[in-house]
Amino acid sequence: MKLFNSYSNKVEEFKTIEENKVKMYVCGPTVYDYAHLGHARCYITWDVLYRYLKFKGYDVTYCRNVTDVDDKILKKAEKEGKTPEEVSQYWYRQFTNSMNALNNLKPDIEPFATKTLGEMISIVKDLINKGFAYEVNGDVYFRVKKFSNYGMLSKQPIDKLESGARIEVGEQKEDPLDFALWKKDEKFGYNSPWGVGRPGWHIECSAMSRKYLGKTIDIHAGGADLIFPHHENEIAQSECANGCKFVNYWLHNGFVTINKEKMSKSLGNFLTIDDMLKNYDANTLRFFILTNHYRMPVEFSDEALQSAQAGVKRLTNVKGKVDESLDITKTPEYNDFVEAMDEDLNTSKALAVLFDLVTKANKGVDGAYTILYKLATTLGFTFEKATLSDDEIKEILSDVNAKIGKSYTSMDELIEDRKQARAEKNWDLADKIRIALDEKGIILKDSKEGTTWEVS
RNA sequence: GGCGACAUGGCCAAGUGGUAAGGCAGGAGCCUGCAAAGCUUUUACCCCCAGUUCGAAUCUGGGUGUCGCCUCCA
Repeated sequence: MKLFNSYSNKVEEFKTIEENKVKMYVCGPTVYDYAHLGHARCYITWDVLYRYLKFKGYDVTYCRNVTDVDDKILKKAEKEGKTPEEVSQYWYRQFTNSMNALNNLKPDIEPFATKTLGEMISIVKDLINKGFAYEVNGDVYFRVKKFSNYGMLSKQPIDKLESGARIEVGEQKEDPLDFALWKKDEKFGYNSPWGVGRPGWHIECSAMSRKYLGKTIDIHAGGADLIFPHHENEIAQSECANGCKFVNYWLHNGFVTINKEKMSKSLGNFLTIDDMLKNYDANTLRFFILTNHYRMPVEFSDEALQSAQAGVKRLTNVKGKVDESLDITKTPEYNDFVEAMDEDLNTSKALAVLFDLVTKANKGVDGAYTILYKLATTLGFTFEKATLSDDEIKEILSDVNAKIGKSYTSMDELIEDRKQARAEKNWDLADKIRIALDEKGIILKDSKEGTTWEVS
């Protein structure tokens, strides 16, 4: 399989460090607010990679951190009169709910930054001992110029960076390019060899990645906006502290745009996942995202989502049963699917394979449904139909009864009565029943075998 | 200013040298009492200019346009 490595800017053959094992790290959220469509894209993309690697038979360890120490969390806590823990725990739960609602698999490891402080302090100590970092009045900074590979990931010439670098008020850097590993903070800080303070953002990922996956890992992924400075700084810290390569494959997803602008918190032009899920289901959001290649920008629009919704309907409306005895790996569709996904996750092409199977399954081709089901679920789609509780059905029936002057007590009774009406060519009643149900979100389908109903 | 990416039919989108996958929307037909679903069928020479080549959407150069990173950001 091939993956585009941002470090080399090339599509490369994917080779694992350990035979058949993949250690992958994805930069997780800072938990202080709603997750939006941009986060959805990122985490769906890497969820698909995780699922696909497992589908290929790899033993994958997927680690996605939770940043629970951050200026924004502290600000929110002060504003709301809560502790930082209360704020981060609340938003972590919201985030988890959103991920579950999107049908993203839970990572194998979800470390919290505040629970990994020991590892961070240990790395900072090493960096100071090796001369890559220095302490000034409780702050610790990384000496960027000591790391000759700085800028290799982001392709930023170091002299150009220097002209743009700024020093914030209160910073005491030797060089404008240097970045903070530890910041003095007597109010919300933690004990350290340099006094009470907080870790810098970048050191968190270096520490969690090393603690849970090791010094060198296979994959490190995240949004393209993290390339600089976050991932650049992670490389600097980890490689200088560990004396070995940090990451073999750097993978980055493109943005969700709205009105051709990047969707982001700071621009305020975001749609939250929760709000999106009120109008569209998880399959639709996933389909919307997977129709584009993961590195390309995706423009949000209601039109695009409605198009995706129609596509999902066709994809999941197929009738069939999964035949567990079928070995799908011997089928041409499986090969086409794998070929597409192996080519840097060409999900658009993979979806075309799925639609080919949809047509075949609808025509009753043997095994097509089974292959479709297995490949589609590998991309994280679900085929479960929405169901109604007995109470919901009763409510709908009472509305329908009121509208057409009947007294049905069950769907079976309704369908039986309508069958009778159709036999008598009482099309008026038959149509009234169907229209009344349609208004309640239930679709009746007539066929030679009889009439069935489902939630639209 | 530095670095990087993108430009394909009405919309979305694959495709990196041999005469354009797929989805949505639209048209026609079949099926149906009518529908829904489904099936069949139908619509492109790929931003512009120049070049390389027997041959380019696909390579090279130039242009135009759009976006991203260079500050927190998925």
